[in-house]
Amino acid sequence: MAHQMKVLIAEDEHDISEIICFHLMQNDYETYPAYNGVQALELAKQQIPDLIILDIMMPGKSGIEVCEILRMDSRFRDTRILMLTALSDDATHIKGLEAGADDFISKPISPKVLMTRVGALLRRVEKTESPVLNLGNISIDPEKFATFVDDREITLAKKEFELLYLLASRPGKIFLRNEILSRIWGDDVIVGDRTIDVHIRKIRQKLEYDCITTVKGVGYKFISG
Amino acid sequence: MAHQMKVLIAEDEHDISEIICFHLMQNDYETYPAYNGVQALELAKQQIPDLIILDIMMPGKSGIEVCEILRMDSRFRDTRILMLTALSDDATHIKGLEAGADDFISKPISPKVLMTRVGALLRRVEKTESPVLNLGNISIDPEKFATFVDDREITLAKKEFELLYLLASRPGKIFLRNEILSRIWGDDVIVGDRTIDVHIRKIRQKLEYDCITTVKGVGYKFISG
DNA sequence: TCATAACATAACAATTAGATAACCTCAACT
DNA sequence: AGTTGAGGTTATCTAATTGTTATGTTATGA
Repeated sequence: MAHQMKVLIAEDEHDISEIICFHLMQNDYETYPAYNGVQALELAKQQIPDLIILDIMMPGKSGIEVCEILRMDSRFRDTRILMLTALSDDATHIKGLEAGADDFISKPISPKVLMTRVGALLRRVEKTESPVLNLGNISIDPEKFATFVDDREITLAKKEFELLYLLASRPGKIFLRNEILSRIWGDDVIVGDRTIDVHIRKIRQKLEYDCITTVKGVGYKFISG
Repeated sequence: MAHQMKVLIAEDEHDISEIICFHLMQNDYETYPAYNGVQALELAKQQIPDLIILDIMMPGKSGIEVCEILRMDSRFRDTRILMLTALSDDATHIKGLEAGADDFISKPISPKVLMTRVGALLRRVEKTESPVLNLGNISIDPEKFATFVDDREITLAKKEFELLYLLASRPGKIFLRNEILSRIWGDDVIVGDRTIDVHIRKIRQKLEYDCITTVKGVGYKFISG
């Protein structure tokens, strides 16, 4: 449940800032309030937040300026910027987006809207990405150690499962034989080449669905749909 | 020439779809139009686009439904979804965001706004530099070990692939026969000259597209449309 | 027209993966 | 401890694919 995501709020009106912080904290975000542009930049460099909520109208440096400065700095490459605007006209939006903002909210702010948009922006960054693979009619759940083909559950053995999961984690990518060996068997263990074939065969047999392609002399790859 | 990003447009009104496509194409995006939800899903699975522009109101499956289905499928982990709405009320936005959309645009659409938002969404995706060769209508992806001619996938054998990749890596450059031999077969292996010809022939045959020029008495070179 | 180089085809050789069964290891159960 | 069984590895044989060579044909240029 814990995101442990850092959100910097750059907003000069204390009331609004507090409301935003309150709702964010309720949803398990870490909040860092700043009350003008310069302070926001300092705090940002110190914390490297995942998201910055940036009011456009601030004394001193405007939100647009702050945004441009942040975007120049590669430390904030993965930091999302959500701008707060009084007006919701196109011109303002375009200026903001060109400065590097990712999204906008117009005042007055609805907490519900705020939280959904924050959620949408940070979904991409979410560290705890679900490892369940869902690829067309085949899905693989490493937590349950289960594989489904068209909702039919298939029980794979350990090595078989690891192998399938590896291939399916990057559909289309070709895995060389020694790549497979080192990732599943490790570099110190020595097993013959035929071992891989046999496991591949068993997977194909059990799945009864052709999703692994052989590239002779090179390796194997997973193909979907 | 820069992006090579795929954008799927799911919009039932042909006029609007065409306008969107037009502007996207002007900005060097590849466009794939679909005119209802089901078609959109099919096309998406086939192309794995970088961005999907999704009209909420569509006959058959609504944009929300399509969005939810897409978000279940890990092949679209990195695909952005931009929703088109007639209304811009909070309730619709929240529903959309919860379904997994990344952003919204309300109709009527301003081209300028559309393009800035598309740009903002895809800024994050900017393809990490990979050794994929992209030469007009032919593209070669060593990671997938696949070759595409006009989006048609061609399966080449190992040596054929290596040879094509070598030539295509420096379009226009003439590779001498012994240069080819030493780079693909190595200096210690001895193979006859005819071997190269045969491989060249097989490549030409499979690609069904003339991109390798013979320079009599010298060698071969790759030429791109 | 002749000489040379490259193309086409087929035949051959080498490589590589598929199939199957036997074997080994380890753990659970009697 | 002995038995059993599942998972995993290896050996061996076979089938298929890929790579190479041989040979004849065609194009090109002096």
